[in-house]
Amino acid sequence: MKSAVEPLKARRIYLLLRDRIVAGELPPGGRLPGEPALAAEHAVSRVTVRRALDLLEKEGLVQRKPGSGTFVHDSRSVRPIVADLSNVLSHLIDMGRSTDVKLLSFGYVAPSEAIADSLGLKPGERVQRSVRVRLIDGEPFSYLTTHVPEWLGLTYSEAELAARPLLELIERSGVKTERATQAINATLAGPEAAAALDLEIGSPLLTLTRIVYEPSGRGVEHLHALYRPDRYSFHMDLVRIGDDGERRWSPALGWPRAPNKTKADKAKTDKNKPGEKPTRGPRAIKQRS
Amino acid sequence: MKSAVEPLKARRIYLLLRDRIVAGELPPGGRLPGEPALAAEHAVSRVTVRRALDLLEKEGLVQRKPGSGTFVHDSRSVRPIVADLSNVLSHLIDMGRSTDVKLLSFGYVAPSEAIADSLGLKPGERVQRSVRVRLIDGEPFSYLTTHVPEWLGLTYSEAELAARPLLELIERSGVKTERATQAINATLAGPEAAAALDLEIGSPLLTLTRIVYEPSGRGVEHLHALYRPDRYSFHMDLVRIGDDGERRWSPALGWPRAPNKTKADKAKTDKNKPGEKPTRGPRAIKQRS
DNA sequence: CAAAGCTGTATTATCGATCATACAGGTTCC
DNA sequence: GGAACCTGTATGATCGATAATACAGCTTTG
Repeated sequence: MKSAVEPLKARRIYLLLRDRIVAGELPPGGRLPGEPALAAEHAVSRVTVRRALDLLEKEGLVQRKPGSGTFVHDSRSVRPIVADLSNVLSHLIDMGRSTDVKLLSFGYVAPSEAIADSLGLKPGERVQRSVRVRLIDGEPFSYLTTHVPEWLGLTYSEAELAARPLLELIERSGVKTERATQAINATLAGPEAAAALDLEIGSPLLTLTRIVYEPSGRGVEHLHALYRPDRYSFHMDLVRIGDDGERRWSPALGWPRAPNKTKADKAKTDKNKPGEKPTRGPRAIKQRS
Repeated sequence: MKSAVEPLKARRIYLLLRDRIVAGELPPGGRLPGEPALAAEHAVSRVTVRRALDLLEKEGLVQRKPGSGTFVHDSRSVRPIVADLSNVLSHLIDMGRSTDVKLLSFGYVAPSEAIADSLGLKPGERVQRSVRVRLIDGEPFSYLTTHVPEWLGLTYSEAELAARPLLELIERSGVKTERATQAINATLAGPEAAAALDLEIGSPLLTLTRIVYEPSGRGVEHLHALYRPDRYSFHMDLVRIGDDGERRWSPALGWPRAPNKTKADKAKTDKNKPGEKPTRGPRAIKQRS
C-alpha cells in the first residue's frame, strides 16, 4: 500500500556524502571510498553511486581522477565567494554598487494579503512588485522580490531600480527609514528561483524577509530574498553580556569593520587564530596541511 | 543526450504550489484550482498532482475536503511554534530549560580537521562530541552537534549534558566565554538529521555554526545546529545608523524583548505596529484545537 | 612489467514513477 | 432534485531510475 515516495536513492547518497565532507569526516584532499565500496556499503548499484558523485562533482565538492579515485576538493575556494557581514546586511548597500543586478520583473499589482498586511495598506491600494537577481562575478547569488506601496514606487523609474539599491531610492524620495524587522529562514528552491539562481529545483536556499518601516510605523518596503547558501551566508560576531543569571549573546556592534588594520595587530596572537573567521577570510593564509 | 535527472515531477509541483501559498498568492482559506485544472496547467497527470497535494497536506499547508476542494490552511498556527529572537540566540539558554532535550550520542573522538582547526587544538588532542535533539511540545526542532576540547568535556558528565545547556556547563567549569562567531546558512537534511527531526531526507534546514572563544582567543565550543525551518527561524529588529554616506542596518539591541505571544496585549497596538509577526492576520483569528 | 585498483562506459533487466482513463461518492449551486 | 463540480480510488500502459554485469583505459604499487 505504501511506497513512501522515496525521492531518489542517488540523492540520499549524495546528501550523506555531502554531510560527511562538510562535517570534515572526510579530510580535504583525502580520497573517499571507491565506487564499488560505496555501492556495497549503501546497498545500491554503482550506477547510483555514480550519480551521487556526479552531483558532488558538479558542486565542486569532490574531484574525480580516472584511474586514481575520487578526492575531496581541498580548496576552500568554493565557499567564501560571498560571505561575511558582521552586523546584519551592513554592506548590502555597498554590494549594490559593486555587483551586477538583473531586473527580471517590474510592475504594479494588487498585493497579496500577507504583503498588504505587512505594509499596512488599505484595501484597494496597489503595490509595486519587482524581482531582481544579484550577481557577483557574473554568477547569481540572490533572488530578491520586493514590494513597495504604489505612491512610493512612483518616485523612481524602472531603469533606476535596475541600477541603484532600492533602499537608496526610497530614502531619496524623502521617506525616512529608521526601523526594520527581519526573519532568516530556509526553504527549497522553486522553479523560478532555481532557474534564476542557476540551481536544481530542490536545492536549499537561505531566505531573508525584511520589512522596513518609516518613523510613523508604516511599512514602506517588503523584501523577500533568497540566497544560494554556497555563495552567501550570514556571519556575525557575538559578545556575552549581562550578569550571572541573565547572560546571553549579543551581536558585537562596534567592530573594526575596516579590513585593513585588525589582522596586522593580532597577527601574532600566539600560535594560531582559528579559521572560520568572518571578515577577511582565512584564505589569506592559504596554508594547506 | 542528457536526462538531467529531473527529481520527481510531483516534487516540482509541490514546491511550486508551496511557494504560491507562502508568498500569499493563494489567499489563506481560499480554494486552489481543482486537481484536473492543476494537472492540465502543469502538463502532468492528475495522479502526480495528487502526490504533490499529499505532501502539502502532510505539512499542514492545505486541507482537502472530499467533494468540495482543496483549501489553503488558514490557521497560521503551523508556523510560529518556535520563532523570534531579537538579538541572536539570546534566549537559547532559557529554552534549554523549558524544552526537552534528547541526547543521541556522547563520546570522545579524534576531531576532524575542521573542528580541530576552529578549536585551535594541537595534533593528537581529542574532543568530546555530542549530538542532541531539542524538542518543544514533544516535537523535534533542532539537531545540535557540539564539539568541545577533551579537558573541558571532562568537567561534566553525560547526564549533566542531557539536562543542562552546554554553555552553562562550560561556564560552571570556570572557563570564561566572552566572544563567539557564528554563521547562518541553509542545507538539505541528511539521513541522520532527517530521522532525528522527523523529516523527509531532502528537506531544507537552517544551519547555525558557532564557535565560542575564551578570552585568550582559544576556542572552547564548536556548535553545529540544524533547525527545522517550519519550527524555527531567526528574527531580529534593525535600526538604521550612520550618517548619510554610510547608512546601514544594525541590530536593535535594547529592544522590548517580548515579541513572543501576548496576543492579548498587542490587540491594542492598532495599525501603528504592523505586526511583522506572522502570528497575526485579520481572518486568521486562529485556530483549531 | 604486471597485478590490483580505480574511474569511464555500455548493455540488458527490473522496478517504481508517471500517465491516461474510468468510476464512485460527496458538495455546491441552480 | 439534478447538473456540475470536486476529491477518492482503481486500472493497465509507458517511461525513467535503478540493478547487475561486463569491459576499456588509466594510475598506483610492488
